[in-house]
Amino acid sequence: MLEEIKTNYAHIFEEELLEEINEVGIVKKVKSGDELIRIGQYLTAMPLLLDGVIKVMREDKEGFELLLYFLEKGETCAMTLSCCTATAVSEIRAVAEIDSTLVMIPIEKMEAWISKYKSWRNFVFDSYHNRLMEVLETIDNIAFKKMDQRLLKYLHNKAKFYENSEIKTTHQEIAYDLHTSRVVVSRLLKQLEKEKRIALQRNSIKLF
Amino acid sequence: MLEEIKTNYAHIFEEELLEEINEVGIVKKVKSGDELIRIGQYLTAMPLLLDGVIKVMREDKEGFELLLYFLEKGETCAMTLSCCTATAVSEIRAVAEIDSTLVMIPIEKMEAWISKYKSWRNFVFDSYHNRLMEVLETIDNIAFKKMDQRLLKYLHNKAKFYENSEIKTTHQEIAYDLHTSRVVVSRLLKQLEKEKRIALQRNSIKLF
DNA sequence: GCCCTACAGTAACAAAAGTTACGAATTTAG
DNA sequence: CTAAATTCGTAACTTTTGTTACTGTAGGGC
Repeated sequence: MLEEIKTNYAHIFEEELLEEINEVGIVKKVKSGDELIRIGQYLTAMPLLLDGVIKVMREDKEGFELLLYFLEKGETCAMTLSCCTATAVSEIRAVAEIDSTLVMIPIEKMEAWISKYKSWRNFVFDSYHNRLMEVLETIDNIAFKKMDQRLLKYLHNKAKFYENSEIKTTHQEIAYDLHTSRVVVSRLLKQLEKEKRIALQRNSIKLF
Repeated sequence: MLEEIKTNYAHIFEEELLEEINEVGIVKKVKSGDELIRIGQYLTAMPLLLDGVIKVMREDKEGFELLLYFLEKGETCAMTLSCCTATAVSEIRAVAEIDSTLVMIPIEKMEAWISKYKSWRNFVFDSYHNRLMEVLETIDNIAFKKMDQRLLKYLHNKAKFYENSEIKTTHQEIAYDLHTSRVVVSRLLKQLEKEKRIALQRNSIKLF
């Protein structure tokens, strides 16, 4: 069996289910920036994240983006789950934030396991719960907070994936994620720097 | 058996499940404005809406509100579901928009039925899906749209619950739901009236 | 070296939204 | 009927966010 399946899921799934995952799951390795799910796409498999980080976002017709949340190892995308069971098209876009490894589970299995394994059922419901909570937090951010607070929160959130809280990104990238303009991001970052909360370098932001 | 359970749920649940709902469910009648769920509350039962409309909203620490969506008859609150299964406290507030009737299902039953009835399982998953989609639409609105568009959409959404597309409400109420100020709502409504899209009267707005 | 591109800083301005203040109209309570 | 409260309109102003435009600078490829 794949070592990565065990280390990430052995504490929640029973041996038999782990075996099944190992059997039917198709391991997929993606590079940073690879697109995993497009909006409007029909989904036939559900991803379990073994390693890496996946960025999940919303897009409107004009192509504007908004970051919804990041998926980390041991998690799955409840949006995908939701679209699978309802045989609806995907409403989100998923892109690998860093190099990542996934196991793809065919829908039929996913549904069969819900009756068969209590641990799987719990996992599925927990995923729904966690994702709903994340989406609610996203709503809180855009509805109740101003751009400077959203920006700072975004940076702290993102810092977890980098060494030394040193985020490798560009102002334009941040602007896309928060759905604002590059100039606004630069302006607010400069302000945060003045307040000694961050340090700016080219292509990198250091958090204090 | 209660006639209302049958008319709303007979097409999706089998006879046996309907009987069980009738047996264990506690019917609850609420008046317009009654609070059904508070933020931070532990939930021990899940509501099936038989009649009426329930307003589901988010609140931040300072007491600011934001409308998430309306529940109509034949629907359930996936947020509550989610909090039930995860034994977490509620993250939302629910208030009766108009006089409504609900059946409260104890959590134990809700979980048992997931293994027992395929139709129930589908209902639960569909509810999750629908709620996720609604929340995504809410995100679209606040992230991608300006206040005037949000306002118009809100009015059209709300008009469904009223005769003649004549909405009985105050500007202040709208402001709470959209998390903005009364003055902004008045200003934009006046503008919409000039554009002949609505007509304003005291305590009421008529849509064209 | 040089050219090109991506990235960041900044100014000046525009638009959207939020705030304060006040008055008028209407409804409600006593 | 009168006083108080609610609702709405509007003006004047501030803050926040978005837009356009132009600069300099760093780094890669030749």
